Parts: sequence; C-alpha cells; structure tokens
Amino acid sequence: MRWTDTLIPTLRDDPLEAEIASHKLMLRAGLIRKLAGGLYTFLPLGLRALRKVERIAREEMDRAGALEILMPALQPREIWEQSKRYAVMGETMYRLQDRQKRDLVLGPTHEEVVTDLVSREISSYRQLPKIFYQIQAKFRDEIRPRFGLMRAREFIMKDAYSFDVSMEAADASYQRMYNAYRRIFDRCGLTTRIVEADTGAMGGKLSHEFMALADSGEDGLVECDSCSCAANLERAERGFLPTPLFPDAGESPLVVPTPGARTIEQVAAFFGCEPRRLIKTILYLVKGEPVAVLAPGDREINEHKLARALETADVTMADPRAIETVTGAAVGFAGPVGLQAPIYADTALKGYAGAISGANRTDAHMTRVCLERDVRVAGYLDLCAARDGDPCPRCNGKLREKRGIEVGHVFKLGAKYSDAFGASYVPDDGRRRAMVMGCYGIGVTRTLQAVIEQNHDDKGINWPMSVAPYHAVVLVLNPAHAASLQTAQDLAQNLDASGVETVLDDRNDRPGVKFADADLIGFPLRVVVSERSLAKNSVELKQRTQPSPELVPIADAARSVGDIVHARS
RNA sequence: CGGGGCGUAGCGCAGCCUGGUAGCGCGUUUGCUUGGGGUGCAAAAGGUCAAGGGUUCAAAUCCCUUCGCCCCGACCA
Repeated sequence: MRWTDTLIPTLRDDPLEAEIASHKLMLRAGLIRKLAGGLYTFLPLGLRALRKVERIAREEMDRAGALEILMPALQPREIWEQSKRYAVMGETMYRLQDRQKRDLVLGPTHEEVVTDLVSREISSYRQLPKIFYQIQAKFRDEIRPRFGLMRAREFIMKDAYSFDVSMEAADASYQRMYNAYRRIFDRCGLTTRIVEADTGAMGGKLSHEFMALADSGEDGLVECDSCSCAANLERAERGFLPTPLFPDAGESPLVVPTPGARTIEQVAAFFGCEPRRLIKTILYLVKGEPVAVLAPGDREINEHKLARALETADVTMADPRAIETVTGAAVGFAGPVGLQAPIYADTALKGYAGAISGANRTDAHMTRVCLERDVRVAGYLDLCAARDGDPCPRCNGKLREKRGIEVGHVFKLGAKYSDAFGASYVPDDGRRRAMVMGCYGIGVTRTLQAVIEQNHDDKGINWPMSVAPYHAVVLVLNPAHAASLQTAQDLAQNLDASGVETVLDDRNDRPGVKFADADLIGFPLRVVVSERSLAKNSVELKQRTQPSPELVPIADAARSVGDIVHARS
C-alpha cells in the first residue's frame, strides 16, 4: 500500500484530550478519531490492528472448539425482564422504543439472547457440551467513558458462553476457555496476570480476570512474590497481621480534648503517635441502617469486601447528617466506645489495646481504648484492602501491589440464566435438568489499546508483529531520485507478494518527517532506500526495537524481511 | 451524580483580568529550495471565538443559562 493512497493522519502534538500514553499514541499515529465521548472511528491503520486481535481471538476460540455465531445488538426488553436484569442493569443499558412503542435495549452483553437460543435449540445431553462465541459491538452507557478505547460506550467484545450437563463438565469448559485466553493474550504480546475477581452484576460464584499489567491501569491487584496467589484488590485477602503493642494498654479509657483534629493525620500529629495506633471509625448505611466499621488508622476500608462480608449489595457511606445523629458529634470524632450501632472490625484490629479513637464528642478523642474490654464488636471480618507488603494468605510470601487493565474476564455462572430461560436438557435417566453455564469476555478494543500501553517508547508505538497494522514500511528517502523510487516500489511489491504487509512511504517529505512517523506508528520493520545505500547495491533494514540498521543487498532484502516477520509472528 | 479544569482555524496555544482591528506556531494550498532525524524563502486559503440569552454605542472579553470535552470517585471488557 502506498502511503499517499491511504489515510494515515499523524499528529505532531499530543492531543489535549488524551491523558495516557496509549490514548495519545492511538490519536497521534492516526489509528482512531473521536466522534463523541466514548465513541470512536477506526481509521484504516487502527482497523487493521483491531482485525489482527480479532483474528487471534477467533483462531483460539475455534481451536478450543467454540462455535462462532452472531447475535443481534438490538434486543427486546422481555428477555431482560425474564432474567430480572432489566432493573439490575439500570442506567448502564441503552433503552429505546421503536415506532410501535415496543421497548428495546442495545445489548451490553448477551447472556439473555444466547440462553434463550439454547433453551429452544438444545434439549438433549447428547448435544452438550456447547460453547458459543461472537465478536461484536457492545453498548454500555458508562458513567464515565475514559482513556479512549479503554472504557468506551460502544466497544468490540469477544463474548463466549458455555453450556454443560454438570458442574464438573462446566469446570472443564471453564478451564478450556481459561487456557484459550492465556494463549490469546500471549499471542497479542501482552504481559498479563490472572487474578481472582469479584463477579459483580454478572452473578455466579467464581471468576478470574486477565489483567494486562500497566501503571495506568484502572484496576489494582496484588500478587504474592513467592506463590501463585493473585487477586483483584476488590477482593484480595491478607495473611495474619501481628497485633502491634501500644503503651498504656492496661489503663482505662480517657477522653482527651482535641480541638479541630478531625483527620487521621491531624489526630496522629496531636498525640504524636503513628497513624496505625488510631482506630478509624467509619459509618455506613447497610440496607438503610447505620453500621460502624473499624479499621486501623493507616488502612482503607474496601467497600467491595465489606459488602461481601455482610452479604448485601446495599452498602453506602453515611452522609454527615446521619453520622451526627448516630455519634452525637461532628464528623471526624466518631469512635466505637458506647456507639449505638452494630460494630464490625477489621481482623487487623484484633487485640488492639492502648489505642486511640474518636470519643463521639465534638473536639474530643479517647485514648487507652481496648477493643476487647470497651467495645462490643459484632464480628472481626476481613474488611480492609490488602496492600503492598502484606503477608500472603496462602504462604509465607509477601503481597505486591500492581495495576492492571482488565482485558478479559471468565465467570462460572451456574444455573442462574438457564433456570430463568428454561435452558434444560434430558439426561440419560430421562429427568430434565438445568444446564450449567459459564461466560467469558474479552474487550477486543481495550486489548488493542493495552497492547500499545505495554509496547511503546518516547518515540511511539512498538507493535508486536502479531498485531501490527503492517509488518513493514519501505521508506524512500528521496522520492525525486528515480532509481530510489523504482527500487522501493519493486521491493514493496515483492514483500506484499510474499505475504509481508507493507506500506511504501512515497511522500514527498523530508527524511526526518518519515523517520519520525515510522517510529510513531511503530512498524516492526523499516527498510530505507536511499542513494547512499543504492550505491552499495543495498538497502537498510532496521527493526523498531533495534538501535541501528544493517545493510542488506537488494536481492536479499525481501527474503530477510520475510524471515524476520515469520520468526516474530 | 458529587468535586475540579477546559471550550478561540485541522492540531497546540495567546488574547479575556482592564470591552473597541481575532492573533501566533505547526499543519494545509501554490511556487521555488532542500534531500539521512520534523529544511529554508515567498505568497495564499482557512474562524457563527461551543450555543442561546442579557448588559453596553460596542462583547472572544462582563453577567445568566444550556451543551460538549477532560481529570478525581462509584460501574466494567
């Protein structure tokens, strides 16, 4: 492909709207353009890269025995009522009406459609197991679209759904998808971690997320530095933390005036102690009722863990008025002693004595607090987020905190949807049973951006061969020089013919412009044709990852390039 | 939705405080030049100053409203 025949609108400056490297680069390299918040057009270069990721996903799904189908993005309201998710999905789902005033939604995911299908078409154990997948646009009215393709309102997802006769069989399907996902991300050139995750709105018991490691990632995770244990911060457990010993542990509580000291920092400074000696008292409304949650002063309560521990989704931080009503004091002076609400404490507080908390009086705190003695704790639960350096819950190792981009998620769903849609089968004993399901998603567009996030330098993108929009660029240094242009054209033609996807940069621009664009776009291979090299009957060949080029005889150039493409694919 | 920031040429920005001629760099077009890391010279095109309303003789500038975009929180692939 000639550069002058396609559209590659590179930008010299970083667009103001982009924050993270991959987003800036996708815009600057001319891969995508924004239509509106969270809505993007794929330009020729971007689409080519996207198709590469799709192809890898498709090949691995096929290899794993999944069947490709294509379901409608536009779906009737009824199936969402049937699964009881019409309400659950809430504002996330785009809703619309047709001219007959029928309610429709734009599918944010396809459990309903696929289970409805399977309930009609499959009825015998002889037809199972089955895994269906599709690669298609999903629509979600995100609270906040962000970072380009990272969190978009319309995005491409590879979603798959497994149907099995038993939990054991479903586990096998899950494992097959799990392994396929590892291969997919591996082939895309991504460094990922697989972590235990929260199942969220999808339901079901167990799930794993595939996290592409990146400092700009939206998700936190921890992994053990010695065993294979890894989890999303939303649910990561910690090992046992020894109880610190504080002075005055045996003494009776004492109320001390602490005017104006509301925050942990202020109180710690006032008493000249370390923050962890403080007992942080946070009030939540659980199903509308106030509940106090205690944590060491240097730790954060994780609402996901809290919600799971209390077995409800209805957990919100109490507003200032509620706090004042329950504690009888201004915000910042809540404490557990004498508090009229159920009190749950993080396990790290077990054995706390000689600690400091709010006194439930404005401008006062309480010292020498002993939880065992002074407070009726309803339960010690794992409520605080794990963090870097915490002990691993499974071994003697330490947890390391990292950030990641959630590129894939696999769920064991059980019979939630098969029950709702009557997706059942007749086993050999003749008594109808619900199918056991799993669902599996890859954010294809997000994966593409994650590849860039992990593979770039200060000059631009550094594509892995497998997802590069083109394998090579042939750069004519001086298009006015007829022999250069001819050699470059012939070479580009030979490369294309041998399966090396090539762009011929035939622009009438200065060399510097072309070098800079080649680096920005990140072609894995660059061939430079110039008068200088032509004098030696050679061209220059350079990989994006290498610092300097090597001279290759013109006659060998196509083969050399082909060998590298082959070796790195 | 809560908190913060921003909307002026394709991109990056100045002008706004203190009202009066819409400007700069890059890009684009034309001609010449140059030809190994964003070349130089010359000329040209390109703007409902986000939108609507108000104040004023006069609004990019002051006031009000709306919309859009970005960042921080809850949601997710």
